[in-house]
Amino acid sequence: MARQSLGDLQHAIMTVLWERGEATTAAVHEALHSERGLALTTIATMLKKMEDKGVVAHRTDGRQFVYRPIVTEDEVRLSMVGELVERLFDGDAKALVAHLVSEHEIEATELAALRRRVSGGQKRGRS
Amino acid sequence: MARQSLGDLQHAIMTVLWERGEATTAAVHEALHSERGLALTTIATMLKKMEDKGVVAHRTDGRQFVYRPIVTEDEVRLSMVGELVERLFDGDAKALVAHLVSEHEIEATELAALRRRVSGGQKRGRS
DNA sequence: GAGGTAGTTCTACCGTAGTAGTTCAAGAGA
DNA sequence: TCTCTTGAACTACTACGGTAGAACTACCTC
Repeated sequence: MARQSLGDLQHAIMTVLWERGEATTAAVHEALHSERGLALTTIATMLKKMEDKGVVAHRTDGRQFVYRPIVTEDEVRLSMVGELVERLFDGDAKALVAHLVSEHEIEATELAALRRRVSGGQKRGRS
Repeated sequence: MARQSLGDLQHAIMTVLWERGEATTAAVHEALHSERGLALTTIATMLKKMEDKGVVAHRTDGRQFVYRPIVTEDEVRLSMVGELVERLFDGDAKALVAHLVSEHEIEATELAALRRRVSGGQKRGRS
């Protein structure tokens, strides 16, 4: 359960799977082709590595492999953000937010809006 | 100037250098020995790799190398947090904060306190 | 000057992400 | 049946973080 941390390509692949629920190797390749232009074998190899790692699984449909995500986007975020906070901010999430504000990655006024939105109820779904 | 991203050990080493301003290989080794128990050569090798990469520099003091940080903690944070936000939250820092709150890494009430603190003035020093 | 010692450099290895060519297998079609 | 096409598996390579032994170098001391 440990390593939910993903590299850049791995995350891009997961995003495709999260969006679609499941996808064949070819579909993932096609989805990423415009922005990355990688070979199909690269995607296939990566998917296999990711399956070994336990973040995706596949079923066969004829000769094609249909991959589906095993870990959720929230789990990955939780794990990766947690790692970052631990490493860079000594486990203090507030320090991360302070950083975001002081580096103008986020406006102080937006914090208030966010607080209002959050305390308003539901856990925001992905767009 | 690109790669300010650091691995775990690299960050631990930088932390020592940031705290002390500069330090010899042996001093860094000693500082990290209790929590990591790595060989001196490991630290030395890592420092050399980090110098090749441009994040530290050294001067000699007798036969010893005295290393000092080239990049600041803020630069590293900015770069690494930026990468994470880009990758996991599509560049939307607010989404990261929303994540922190919804995963209870931070309390909604703390956001308000943070907002007050930030708009109150200075950019918080490191502890 | 020879030997010990401290400190750096060299070399090498493992693991993982990323990348892709080559090979293999199985179904489709002639 | 034989060949072609297609998709997965195998293999291999680069890069980098992490790890450390071995080799080299320059002092220091007897």
